[in-house]
Amino acid sequence: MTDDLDKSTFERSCCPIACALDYLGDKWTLLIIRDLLLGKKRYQELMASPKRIATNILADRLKKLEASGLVIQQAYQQKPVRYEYVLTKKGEDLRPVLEALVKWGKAYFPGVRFLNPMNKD
Amino acid sequence: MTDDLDKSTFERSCCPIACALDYLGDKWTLLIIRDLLLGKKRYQELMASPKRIATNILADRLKKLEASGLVIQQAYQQKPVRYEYVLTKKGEDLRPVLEALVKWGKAYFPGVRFLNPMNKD
DNA sequence: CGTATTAACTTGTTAAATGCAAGTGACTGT
DNA sequence: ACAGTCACTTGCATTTAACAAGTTAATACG
Repeated sequence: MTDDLDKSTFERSCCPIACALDYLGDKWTLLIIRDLLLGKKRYQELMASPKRIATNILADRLKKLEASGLVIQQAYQQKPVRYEYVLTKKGEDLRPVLEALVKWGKAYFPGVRFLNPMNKD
Repeated sequence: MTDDLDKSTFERSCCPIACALDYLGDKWTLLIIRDLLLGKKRYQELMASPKRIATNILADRLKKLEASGLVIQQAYQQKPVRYEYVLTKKGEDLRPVLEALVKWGKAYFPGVRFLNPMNKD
C-alpha cells in the first residue's frame, strides 16, 4: 500500500508526518523508544545506552513522552518510590517505524562503525 | 518479520537506528524528504510547505542531504544556473519509514487540526 | 553510628542549533 | 531603468542541548 504517502494525505492542512514529528522529531526521542521497545525500563538502563544521553535530557524526554501518552510510569518499589517506564499502545505502535528505520540503516550502514568518524558508539 | 528489532541488532556497537538518526534525527530533515517524495523539486516549492521552514535552515539541510548522498542537485536551467533537488535511491528508500509514520500519525491524530493547539499548519 | 554506594533526578552554566529579518547576485519582463 | 523572481547568504536573537555538579531518599558495610 505504497500510496499512504499521497498528495491528499499531505495536503490536509495537518500532515500526519508533521504531527508525528512534533513528538518524535529530535535527536533522542526515537532512541529512547527503541530502548523501551527492546525491554529497557529503568532510568539507569536507559542511561546506559551506547550513545550517551545527558541525564537532564533523558529526564525531560521521559516527561514529554508521558505527557504525550507514549509512555507511562509504573512504581516498582516504595521507600523510596521508584518508577519504571513502559510504552503504551500508542508507543508500541511505533514499532513498524523503528523497524523500517532498522531496515534502511542496515542497508546503508552495514559496517558504519569503521566508516563514520562521527560515530561515538 | 518483527524481530528486525531485536537485541543482537541493537547491541552491535553501532545500532542502525542510531546511525540513521544521525542523518534524520532533527526537526526538519524528514519533512523535506517527505516533500521530495511527493514530487517537490525546487527551493520555492520546498519553502512553500504548510510548516514554514526558515530559509537558512532549508539551505543547510539540503546541503547536508546532498553530502550524505540522499539527494542530488540537477541543473534545470543555465543563466543563471539553477538546481532542483532529487532523491537518490538511498533517499527514495526512506519511503517505507515515512509510510509507517503516516500510518501512525493517521491512527493517533485523525483530527489533530482541531485538537492540538501547538499546530501551526 | 558514620561513611559509602545506588537510583533517580535537578540545577546551573556553556555551547550549539534554530528562527527571524534583511540583504545579495543573476537574471527576466515591462 | 526599474520592479520582480529565484535561490540563496549573513547577522543576530532566541531556544534547545550538552556538560558538570549537586540533591534526596534510601540500603549496605564496618
